[in-house]
Amino acid sequence: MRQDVIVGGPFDLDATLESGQAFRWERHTRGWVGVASGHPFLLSWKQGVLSVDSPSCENPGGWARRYFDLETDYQALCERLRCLDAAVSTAVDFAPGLRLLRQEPWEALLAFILSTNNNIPRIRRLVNRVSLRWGERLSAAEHCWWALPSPSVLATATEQQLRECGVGYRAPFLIDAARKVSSGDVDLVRLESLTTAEARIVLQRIKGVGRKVADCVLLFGLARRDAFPIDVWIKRRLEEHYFDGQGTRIKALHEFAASQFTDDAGYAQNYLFYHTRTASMAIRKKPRGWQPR
DNA sequence: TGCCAGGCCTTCC
DNA sequence: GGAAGGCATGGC
Repeated sequence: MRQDVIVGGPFDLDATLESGQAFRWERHTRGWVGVASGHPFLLSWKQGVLSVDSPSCENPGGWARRYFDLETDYQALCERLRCLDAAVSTAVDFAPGLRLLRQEPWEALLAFILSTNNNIPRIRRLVNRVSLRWGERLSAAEHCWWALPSPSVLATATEQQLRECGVGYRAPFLIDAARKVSSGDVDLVRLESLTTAEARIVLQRIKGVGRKVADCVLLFGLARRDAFPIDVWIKRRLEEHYFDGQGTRIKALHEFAASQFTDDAGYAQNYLFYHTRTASMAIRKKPRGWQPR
């Protein structure tokens, strides 16, 4: 089924899907293809209309409104963020249509366990390999897609099998997450009813889930917009703009973010991360001999 | 060839 | 409590 969704406010499909929030989207001649919430999708964007096509999702428009955070007034959000300070204002102006995705909690948990000490292209490959080996095959006209494996299925994987997929030392972390989630020891549905701080503590009981991974799950999988994941890029950006150089403790950075960005912290983080990383990569890709004017 | 990547865990002090 | 070192792997 295909549905068109009229999007109000800034919307940047490319930036959103390549921003490192989700790892199962690929560019396609007609837009983007990928798997989310157990369904394959073809997405295209033209003149304020998001076209959402899926062979299995019964309400692709409704799915898109939730997934792409379309109920949030990004015009007002961007204006609020621009008033905060120069760094956030610059990041917002760089890609105002960058959306904060709302993924399934399990997808965010699995992907961000794989993200530790890793890079985005490789995270994407690893999520796909794990899906290919343990996920359910989905029917789609032009592509073969595999859903993310359920926690109960992934719980049957051995450490050796996961290592064969290239996940390295993260193999036992994935198994622990799958076992705890499938047994109900960590109830991802119940996390919805907890405060952000309480949910963070529960998530950090999973091996391989520290403060940063937990915050990513909270922000991208549970829509906790007060969560503020601090990775190497964000740490660098905060230190260079708000603090006096390197060596600032993570705890101090979290306290600063909470007081500076309050309930919009997650949005601010998303803009800051995308701007900092994209700008840095662009500089890296300059040809040899390139000099700034 | 060495550094780095959306960090975390263990050990040691 | 905080610092240091190790960890799998592959792109650049």
